[in-house]
Amino acid sequence: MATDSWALAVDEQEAAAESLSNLHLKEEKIRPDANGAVVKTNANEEKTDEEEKEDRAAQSLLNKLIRSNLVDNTNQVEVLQRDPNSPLYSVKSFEELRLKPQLLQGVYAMGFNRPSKIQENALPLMLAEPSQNLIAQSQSGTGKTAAFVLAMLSQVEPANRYPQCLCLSPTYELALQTGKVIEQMGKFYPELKLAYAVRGNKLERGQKISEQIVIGTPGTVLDWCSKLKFIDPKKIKVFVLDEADVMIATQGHQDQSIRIQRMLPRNCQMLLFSATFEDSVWKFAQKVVPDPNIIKLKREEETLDTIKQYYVLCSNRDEKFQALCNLYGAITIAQAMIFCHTRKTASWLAAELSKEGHQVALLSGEMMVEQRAAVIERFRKGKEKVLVTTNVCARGIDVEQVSVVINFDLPVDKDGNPDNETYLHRIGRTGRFGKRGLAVNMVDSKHSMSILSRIQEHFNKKIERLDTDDLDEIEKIAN
DNA sequence: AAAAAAT
Repeated sequence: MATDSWALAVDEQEAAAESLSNLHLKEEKIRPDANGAVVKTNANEEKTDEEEKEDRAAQSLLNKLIRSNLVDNTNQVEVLQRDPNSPLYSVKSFEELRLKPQLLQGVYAMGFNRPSKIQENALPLMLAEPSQNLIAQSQSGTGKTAAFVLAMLSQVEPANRYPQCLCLSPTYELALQTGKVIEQMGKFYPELKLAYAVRGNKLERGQKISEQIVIGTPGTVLDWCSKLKFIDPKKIKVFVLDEADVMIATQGHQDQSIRIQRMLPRNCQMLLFSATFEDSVWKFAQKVVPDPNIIKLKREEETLDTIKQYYVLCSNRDEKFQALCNLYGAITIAQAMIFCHTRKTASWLAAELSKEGHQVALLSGEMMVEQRAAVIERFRKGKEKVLVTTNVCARGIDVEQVSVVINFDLPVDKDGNPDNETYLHRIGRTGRFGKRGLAVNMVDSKHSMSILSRIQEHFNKKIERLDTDDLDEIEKIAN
């Protein structure tokens, strides 16, 4: 599909998407050989250096976005079927799914050879006829995004020029990231288009959306479905909630998500995906999703094993800042994310670090969407090594080179209690794909020390003290 | 407290 036919939020994405789509301007034939390995052949073998360079650039951007081809047989999968009498069904290859050829082509073009563990189990359930609902929990980096994107693409009828699949993301940045995966995997459908229902993407009044798939954030999607009537919700066949626990938690986007859900037809397929589901949210999920199939992939301990966790003891915010400055040299060996509790602290911290001569980027919800898109793009490309941010980037954002996460403020909920889910999501920005990661928690009071202890108890994992005056130790950790 | 909104 042509890049310019997509409804994109801002020019920044257009440029990025264009560099991705250049990858496949040439006709490509993809087929598995006798051993199941994928063989790619270009119809036109001749490529200029310039094209090769573009290919490599696009591929590396892609690799940063998508790494779900992880096959890890140590994972324990728990499957609970809606109909316990139907046979338990899982696939070991994408061929077994009988996907449309254009879709299979898209899957292989992304470099996926075999389904990941979650995909093996979730795909047959999601593709079964008549359609069934699914609640799936599995760790970041295990292929959730590709799984539900595949489910949407296999149900869509490109000939019908109206939205049929709807996907909700909790933040603007995540919607863009997931959108790129949809574009990539669906690129061999010539007629297929994707619309971004995100802040700042304004359309003319009174028109209807012709794009077959819509990805967006809850506020805009709700407007498009109800007040503005850009989308006819009654025609939606597949409804996906990414990071589903925040989307339906009282403290998250519950109101809007549920209002959208109520507009959908009774037989609409509902797919809920997240890495974490806190108990009460899990119960609520099963209440709002009729007759759900359930898949859980246990991997929590493993993730925490690949991430070294430390804390730095300080007595106030300025000491935290000093400690952070001591760490700066070590954390910039690769890329780092620094999380603050409020937008105000984040912008203060970014400014202070800049004054000290450290280059940092700032990303928070108070910035304009164009600016946010530009910053996340620079961070993805590695042009920015350190990102100071809020919980807006706690979930889903996938940048491969991030090896350090710093909690300048520990994650707490509105009552000031430890927010274990957010903690796991934040430190999960590093140590992805089985890589080693480092998490440093800044403690500045008795109160925050007690929050850290409770987080430590919850995960039953020792968080060791780190002395930032001891540079040898810092060097040791960073390497 | 953050995020999400064409209010």
